[in-house]
Amino acid sequence: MGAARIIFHVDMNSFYASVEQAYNPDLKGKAVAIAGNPKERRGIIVTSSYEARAKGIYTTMNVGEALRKCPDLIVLSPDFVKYRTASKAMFSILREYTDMVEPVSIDEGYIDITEVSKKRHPLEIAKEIQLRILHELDLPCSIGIGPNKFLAKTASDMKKPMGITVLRKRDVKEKLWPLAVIEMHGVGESTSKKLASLKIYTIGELANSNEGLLKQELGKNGVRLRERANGNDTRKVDPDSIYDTKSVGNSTTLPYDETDIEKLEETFERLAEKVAERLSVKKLCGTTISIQIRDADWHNHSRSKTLQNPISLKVDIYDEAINLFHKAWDGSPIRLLGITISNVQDIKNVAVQLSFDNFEQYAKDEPIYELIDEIEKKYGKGSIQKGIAIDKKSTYASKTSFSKDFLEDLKDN
DNA sequence: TCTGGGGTCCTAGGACCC
DNA sequence: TCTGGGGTCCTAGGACCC
Repeated sequence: MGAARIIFHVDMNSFYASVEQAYNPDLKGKAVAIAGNPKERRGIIVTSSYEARAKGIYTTMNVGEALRKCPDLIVLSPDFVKYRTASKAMFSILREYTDMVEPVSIDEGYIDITEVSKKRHPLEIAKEIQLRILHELDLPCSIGIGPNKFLAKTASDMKKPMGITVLRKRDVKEKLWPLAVIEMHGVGESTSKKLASLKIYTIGELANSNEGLLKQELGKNGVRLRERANGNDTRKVDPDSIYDTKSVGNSTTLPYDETDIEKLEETFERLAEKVAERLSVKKLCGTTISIQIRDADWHNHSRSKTLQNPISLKVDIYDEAINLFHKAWDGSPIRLLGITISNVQDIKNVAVQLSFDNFEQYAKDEPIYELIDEIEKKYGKGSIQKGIAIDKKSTYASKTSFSKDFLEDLKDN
């Protein structure tokens, strides 16, 4: 048994809308909503202010419908530069208290204040954090306090906006068990239906259910949910989890269900560009590429391929995506397309890869060592390893793997 | 209420190796 | 001809969250 912990879950209240209201005080007290594509047919509400919620506006609501319901609703496009700025400011306030801060998303995070709370009472710290975020950033938040992530997270949800809620393990029976299972984090529509078929309707019934049966019907997720329902959660607060990206993707819903191959190829080009750009910002590359296709009936399909060497450039991403697409597509109308690169790794730890086309094009015009200099200039010394070159005089290879002889020829010319 | 875009984690079957 | 089991990787799909 590890020592008892004290975890905070800090959850910003209707974050995007609150940031907009903080930037522009004219918006305060008004019904404000942020919509993905406010002018497009398929725009939906992403967040709305509490004033808007009071008038029946909710997340995922169609913009047109929202405006019919609430004609004076102020609909804004998202401004992620603003939101990221506010988010960074919020997390740096949290980090003044401890390094044990784990951002979960742009507007929420966990803090392990076990150490800090040896000197000050947790409730006092929570109040101070909440007021500082309010006064310094003009943003409301709720804070949940518990002995683990699950209880802290659950607690932060219990009072919004501007709540501070403590949920101890001994409170679980009284405060959690009477609730429907769907209220639990980690239980969605599908799981709650499965549980209902097992005659499990409340969190208390889940907590006291047969573990073997749960494992059989829901796999390890069932066992885990049962633990959580009993107030148990051993996950640690991990400040480094933000550096541990697993995948980078981009997807888009098309304005109309599309069958025109040219339009689809254009879309893939934009997606590939976006993914390449984001990989480059994060200095990542990856060996698995997948594409997502959603058809007119809302059925999702995916195709993926794991490559010999990681890719990160737009051309490579585009080529692989198009290949997968042509293998998968039967010509029926498409509503959404996406590209995701997974199995990612730091680009610095990996040899720079060039596609055959690139390589050939470079090699035609320039001596190979100039190419290597260029690569090193772009990606840093040591970025070239056995994938491309061991040193300037020896072996070259690439995604399409060149024979040694061929490369010797290149050098001689 | 016909529904965006970013992710993570899990599962099940098949291939392949020892 | 029928007989193993374990482990890992890959692919496609599903569930969930914000």
